[in-house]
Amino acid sequence: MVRAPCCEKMGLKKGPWATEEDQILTSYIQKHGHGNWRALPKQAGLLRCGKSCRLRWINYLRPDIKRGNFTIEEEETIIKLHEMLGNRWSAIAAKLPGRTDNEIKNVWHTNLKKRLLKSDQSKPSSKRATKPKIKRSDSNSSIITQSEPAHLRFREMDTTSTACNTSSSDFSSVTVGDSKNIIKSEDIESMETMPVIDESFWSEAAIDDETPTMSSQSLITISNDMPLQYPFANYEETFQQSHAYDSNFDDGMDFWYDIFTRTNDSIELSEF
DNA sequence: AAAACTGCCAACCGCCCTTGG
DNA sequence: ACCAAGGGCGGTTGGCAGTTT
Repeated sequence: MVRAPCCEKMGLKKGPWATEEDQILTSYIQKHGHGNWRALPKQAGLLRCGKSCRLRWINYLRPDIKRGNFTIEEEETIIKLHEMLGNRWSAIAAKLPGRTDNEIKNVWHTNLKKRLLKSDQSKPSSKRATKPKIKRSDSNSSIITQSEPAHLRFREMDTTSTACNTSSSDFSSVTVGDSKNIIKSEDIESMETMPVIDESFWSEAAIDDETPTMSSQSLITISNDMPLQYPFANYEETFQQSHAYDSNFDDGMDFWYDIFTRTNDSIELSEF
């Protein structure tokens, strides 16, 4: 099916929004809600396509939009989440209240990416994957392993930062220890939701020149009542952390890696 | 002072996914 | 099961503002 371009209809305005248009859109949505975006501009009396209205509302007019520069904590969260999620801007935005995917994407491309590149160049020995990957093996494997030294990237982070805003109430947590190569499954509702990575992954990952190999395998347990903590203070001291993933990883679980947390001697990964 | 360059960001585009008939 | 419509997402771009030459 080939969809006609959204603004194909003649007479629809494009480009920057005027103040009056903003006012019309805002007051209409406040009164009636957005309902059907395609129908909205007509009902509101705007010469815009619904898609444009939706974007304008979501990225700019929404009352809960946070204005102003990103804080250090927000930037660190973006960097960390991007390392885990890749270019899933909406998923990253979901963890930063008041920030939009578009804004985060812009900040990444114009600021954070360069910063990371700089930081990497200053560490000639560090090799970082250009695109984070997570691979899941066949469902029979029970070993979950982690590699890729995230600490390489966060060595310079301010580890005194306070907690992030993310609510942990509906997360389940994954604890990553570092010894026995066993999954404790008693707390896992369904093992089908667990990402499982087998040994072959590491050899595959090693094919990618830029993907560091694994130095140790990890014990992963899951529980539902662990607190979400942030940031990830000094965890590189004890744990060679990695996460390589690809889009297939989302299947059936929509991603359980959220934020890494260090608690005493373990690392937690939290689901969202 | 002005032209050239660079960076930033709002907005657009096109594809994919979901939903409902 | 199929199709169409709507919504959502990520990539890209155009234009403006700031900086450099």
